[in-house]
Amino acid sequence: MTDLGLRERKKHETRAAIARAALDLAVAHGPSAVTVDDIAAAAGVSPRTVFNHFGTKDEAILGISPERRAELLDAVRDRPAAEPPLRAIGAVFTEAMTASDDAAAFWLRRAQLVAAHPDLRVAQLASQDQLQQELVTVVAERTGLDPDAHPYPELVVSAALAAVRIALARAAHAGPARLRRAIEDALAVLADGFAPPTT
Amino acid sequence: MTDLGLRERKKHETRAAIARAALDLAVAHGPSAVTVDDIAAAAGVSPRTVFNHFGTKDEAILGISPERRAELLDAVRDRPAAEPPLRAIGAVFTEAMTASDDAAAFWLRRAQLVAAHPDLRVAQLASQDQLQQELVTVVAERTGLDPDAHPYPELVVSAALAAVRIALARAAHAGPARLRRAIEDALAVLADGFAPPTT
DNA sequence: CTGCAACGTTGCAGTCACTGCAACTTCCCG
DNA sequence: CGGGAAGTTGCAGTGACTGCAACGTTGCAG
Repeated sequence: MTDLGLRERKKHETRAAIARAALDLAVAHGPSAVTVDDIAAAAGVSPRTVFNHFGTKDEAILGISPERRAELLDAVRDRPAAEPPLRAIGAVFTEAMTASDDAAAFWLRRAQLVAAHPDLRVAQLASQDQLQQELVTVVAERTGLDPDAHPYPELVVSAALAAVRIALARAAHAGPARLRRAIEDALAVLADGFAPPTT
Repeated sequence: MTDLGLRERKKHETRAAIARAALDLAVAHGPSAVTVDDIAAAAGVSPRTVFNHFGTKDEAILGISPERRAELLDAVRDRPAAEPPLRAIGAVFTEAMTASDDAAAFWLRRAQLVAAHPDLRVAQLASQDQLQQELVTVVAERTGLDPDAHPYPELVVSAALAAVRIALARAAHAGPARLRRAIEDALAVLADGFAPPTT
């Protein structure tokens, strides 16, 4: 895409190599059994370099790349202005996670890893929170609301991402085929004002 | 209350002393400037003992005591069975946080600390998550829904606690007088199905 | 009252995540 | 081609957290 020189490209490659090594090793041996030195060695890089790209070992395992995050943000920005925020965010994530088998696998693999290793739950929330704070500014733009003065932007983003996370956790058990349906079901609960479902 | 012997009482006192020291020191010097040894010394206890009561330094600073958590859980359980979960949780937290000046101060002090030190944001989410998982089982009981099969329980708890957290953050700026109103406003957004507010 | 078992506290040694700093190398740009 | 910017690396250090083996108290049963 936008190739900004050899330097940038190598940096991205390094980051990607670390992230891939971290996730693979965590899946293989469990996150707590993997050291930063292991990750660095598997990525062919110095341990110090891992922390030049990630603030935390867990972030190296679960973190979402800035590119992927920027794509999601732009996609939300590009939704029709008349569309309410919940619907806009829901559409973007439903689309992004079911666009291809690779995309679905990317998200489901992380969800399965977190489900298998509850120690990662906090790291998952941290990762979600990072995306959340960025999305809040987008929703603030779209709605013209000041996030410090009105709870709406942070609240709608927080709930929408929680819905996606919970749907992913369910699909991690039930299989990829259920992913789209799981996300839509969860978002429907939000749109209904949390009316208790009548089974 | 339920005095289960001298041993239990001393254990609770130890835990309380550590928590108080941790919070006080964090407020005074900033969380990152406080070591576990500092906390232990201020609490008159061995550093090792801190980790017998708390899994993490941040948990010692922000953690909610099991008693307080149990009270909240029981309060939700005791709400009328016909009341929908969102309303039940909302009522309990609104009540608990505005019941007394002490209660409001307890929650607002933590919110202010987190606002002043973003490093604590993740720890706050971790603390919330712990309460969340316990509340999910309560909502599961109330609704008769299996949390693994249906997203509703986890979703409604997640959204409700997010509303409370966001309202606390706003009240941390605006002052304790706004607390009740802030919580009610945030919960109203949820009940309205995230209809975009028309200013 | 007395021993015995359960439990909380402590010290110790060790591992490992994470940081600041100072080279060193490589790429970019004038 | 020269100089500055940026990424990588090694090193030394701090501090969170853990397992383990005493140790002293408390609770309980005989």
